[in-house]
Amino acid sequence: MARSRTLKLATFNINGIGARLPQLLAWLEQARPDIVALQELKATDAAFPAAELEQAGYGAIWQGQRSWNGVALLGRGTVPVESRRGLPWDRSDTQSRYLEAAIHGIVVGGLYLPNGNPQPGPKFDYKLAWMRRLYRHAATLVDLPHPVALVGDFNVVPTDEDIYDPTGWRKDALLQPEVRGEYARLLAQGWTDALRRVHGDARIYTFWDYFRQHAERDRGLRIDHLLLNPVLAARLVDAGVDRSVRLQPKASDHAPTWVTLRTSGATRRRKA
DNA sequence: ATGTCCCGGATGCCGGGA
Repeated sequence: MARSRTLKLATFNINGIGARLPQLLAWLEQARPDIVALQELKATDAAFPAAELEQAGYGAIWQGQRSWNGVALLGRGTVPVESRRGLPWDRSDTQSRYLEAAIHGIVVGGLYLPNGNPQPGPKFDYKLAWMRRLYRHAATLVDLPHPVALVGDFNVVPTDEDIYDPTGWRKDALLQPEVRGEYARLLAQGWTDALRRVHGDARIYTFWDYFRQHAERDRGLRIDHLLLNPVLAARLVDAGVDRSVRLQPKASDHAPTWVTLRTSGATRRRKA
């Protein structure tokens, strides 16, 4: 029996799963990802469309919240095996922003990092505190002998090469040096930023705001990231952004962002 | 400051968040 050579792992900030379920289902059918992390569900647990996703062939776990935030993990033909709900070290944090599970043999941490605007202010402080908690938790994952991915909307523009024009965004929380420093510190644990690894210095964006036809003009930001631990990075084949999804009617302001990974145990492809 | 879109309250728009 033929087996697929690769797994596709995607992250997608859906910006309201209630308003965009048809678009989500259409993308799942077309792109056929094996693993999906969703952010900004903007739906309560009860409103999560588990039945529709199951009908589409996906098992799911989710952590909803009224109006804001909310994350989910999907597995094609399987139900994710949950390993963590929320980051450790702050029981007072009730925002639904982190969900972790084993899916198709990969430990996937799906995250929706706080936006942090306006800065300075309490929201920015919360963002930095959240990043430091993520750093501590990621340190327990990076060197595991298992494949691990941290994926989601990081709300971090890592460098000025990751935005169409940084000048108008200089005071934005997504570009602040402290935030970039925390992201760099995280990568330095040993994580591979998959989009950058595959595309080098090429301009590549994952988010285009709703203003001034920025999507059509490709004036975007790269803020959705897929970080792979060394075990998983060794299996990286390709990475990309499904930008056409962003150009459709009633689109989310983010596009699905994905990697393909050699199946565990698969032999390295050789040139004919 | 602006631009646009989603969500929820108790709307026939507004505030909050992004």
